[in-house]
Amino acid sequence: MPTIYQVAERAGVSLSTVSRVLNGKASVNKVLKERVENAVIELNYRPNSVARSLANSRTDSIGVLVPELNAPFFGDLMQAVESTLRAADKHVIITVGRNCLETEKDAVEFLISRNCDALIMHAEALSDEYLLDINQSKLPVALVNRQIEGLPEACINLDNEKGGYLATRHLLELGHKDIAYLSGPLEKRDACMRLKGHKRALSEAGLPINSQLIFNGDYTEEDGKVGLLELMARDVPFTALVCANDWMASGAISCARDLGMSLPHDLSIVGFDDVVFAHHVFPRLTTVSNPIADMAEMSAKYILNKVYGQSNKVQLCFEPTLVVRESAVKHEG
Amino acid sequence: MPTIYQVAERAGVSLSTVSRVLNGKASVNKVLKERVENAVIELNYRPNSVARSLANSRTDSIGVLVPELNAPFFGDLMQAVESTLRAADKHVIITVGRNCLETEKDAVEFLISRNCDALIMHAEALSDEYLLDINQSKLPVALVNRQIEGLPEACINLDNEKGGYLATRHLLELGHKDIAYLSGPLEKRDACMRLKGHKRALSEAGLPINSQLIFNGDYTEEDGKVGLLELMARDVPFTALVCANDWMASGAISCARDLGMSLPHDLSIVGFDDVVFAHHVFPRLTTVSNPIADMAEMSAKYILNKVYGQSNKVQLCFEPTLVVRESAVKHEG
DNA sequence: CTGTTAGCGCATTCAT
DNA sequence: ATGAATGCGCTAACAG
Repeated sequence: MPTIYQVAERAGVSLSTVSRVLNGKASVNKVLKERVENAVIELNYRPNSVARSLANSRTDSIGVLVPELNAPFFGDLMQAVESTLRAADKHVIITVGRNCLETEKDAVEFLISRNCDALIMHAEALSDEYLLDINQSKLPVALVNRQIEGLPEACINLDNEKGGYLATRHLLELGHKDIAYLSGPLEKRDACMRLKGHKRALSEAGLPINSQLIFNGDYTEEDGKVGLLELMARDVPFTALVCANDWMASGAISCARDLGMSLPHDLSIVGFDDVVFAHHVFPRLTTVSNPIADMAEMSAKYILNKVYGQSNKVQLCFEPTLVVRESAVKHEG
Repeated sequence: MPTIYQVAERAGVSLSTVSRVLNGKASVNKVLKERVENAVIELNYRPNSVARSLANSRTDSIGVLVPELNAPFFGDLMQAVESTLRAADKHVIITVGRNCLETEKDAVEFLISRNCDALIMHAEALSDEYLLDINQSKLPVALVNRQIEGLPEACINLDNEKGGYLATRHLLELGHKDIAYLSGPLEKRDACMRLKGHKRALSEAGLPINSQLIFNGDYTEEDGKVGLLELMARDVPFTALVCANDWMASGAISCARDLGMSLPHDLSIVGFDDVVFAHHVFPRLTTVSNPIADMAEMSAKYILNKVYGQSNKVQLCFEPTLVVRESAVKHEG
């Protein structure tokens, strides 16, 4: 591995000159510049990124925290972040939070100890306070799917309320009047807003909100099953079901089928997020798109602005749209 | 950010002593050791990993190359690698190859420029030669799902032949005699071996191998559809279909349904890999499990041995097993 | 525009 | 067992 010294020697200049042409900041005599460039090629010189980091206290690496690596939703997120950042020659250190406070904290400490220049997080368990602390400790933070008071410019969010509204309105337009709802955990803002949108759609249609038709689950496939069972046990009839995410919708669908129902005719179902497998389930899932890839890309651009002096336009709030497939049909009756 | 100097000063010792207690290699006087430890706590000292890397030319980071980030299969791989490595306090830099030679090369160069201590790759397009070069250039490499002559100890593989065999034998046991096969690209070893296993099962059962019943696809969902259509156009009847992976199976399933077939009765289908969505498709997919997470974990352990002096047991070849669900049923006739 | 010099924070000789 | 000195490879003042 040749060092910058060898390049300098071969080019007959000082190492500062080499550094200058390498970084292209200061201007350098054309002739010398060419000599340096040749030397670089001849020696196949590669700057040592570690030494560079030590000298300018920037690692060109961004820490990423996601709840899981093997979920389509977060896969889309990582994909977008990675490609955006790598295009800017930054790299991504990915850690997993497992939806657990301790693990998330651990992961963040880990990223900090790696001297990341910034953090992009989909944090589930960490407190607002903790996240604020990090940010104020000079380590810029971008938050996806999270809203924090003290950090307005760094929070990239979906308009979840609108998404919930769209899902339910679609069913209303199909003629359904008795619409059940499988909610996510209400301590999470997104789950809360989605439910709120659902209720607004109901209200606008002049329909009452029956708490017997709402089940509070945990965004899991399992809770999709449990929730559907529970709702049916309550004996309040419904012809359609909105699920707060596609996992719950998938659980509800297989549960319904196990119960001998014929989908979509016996029950119309709408999901939320439009994850990859949404079109693998049968009937193909009508759902609300979540532009997570766009949001993730935006979080990366925000960091590129904030830390590396780029000036991309940033957009903080994203709009969901309805994706109509086959799991929700007209109410016959 | 306190440095090792401040710790030394506060503890009233030299920085070498601090370094010693931090790294625990050399022995240190008990009293001094305690003073140092206190100073570390009081100052909340965190060693600077960049400086450490520069001094001992190890970054404690492992580069990972996968074709995509948003696919369940590679999600499982990354998940296993990340957790194994992080438990050893190493970190993972993930890059994407997109199944494209140029991108893969680019990604690897990137990882090299980041001074990774080792590379774990699921490389699709890179040549054996190139991979060997890297390994011999002192940068240890572990290869998942790939077999290279010159690198026998670093290749973690599935017994794909056995997997193909299991899939077809299952159908034979269900009474099928006319079994079609949707293959992956035969220039890839795994696709080749899976097909080989299929043929062996056929031969063992005394059945002929009819090339009209084999379609060469590209592992994509789209090719699952195209393949099924093509096979049916050939007008050689078959009652069962083995697909070289779950994506093709999924494509074939929706295609079959679009054709008005009733599954699984009109056609039994077996997949391969058992990716997450395998139980989301309908009928739930009978498939061959691919213990990719175990393999990935093993690749990480291999690296931990090779680079960081651990001594985990390593296993190079993994066995697939049949996962029976509902997409393949008894042949009636 | 160019070269000299001094760190960046730590590990590691080498003496003691 | 401990401390002083040196270097890892590079960037960034600082002079000239």
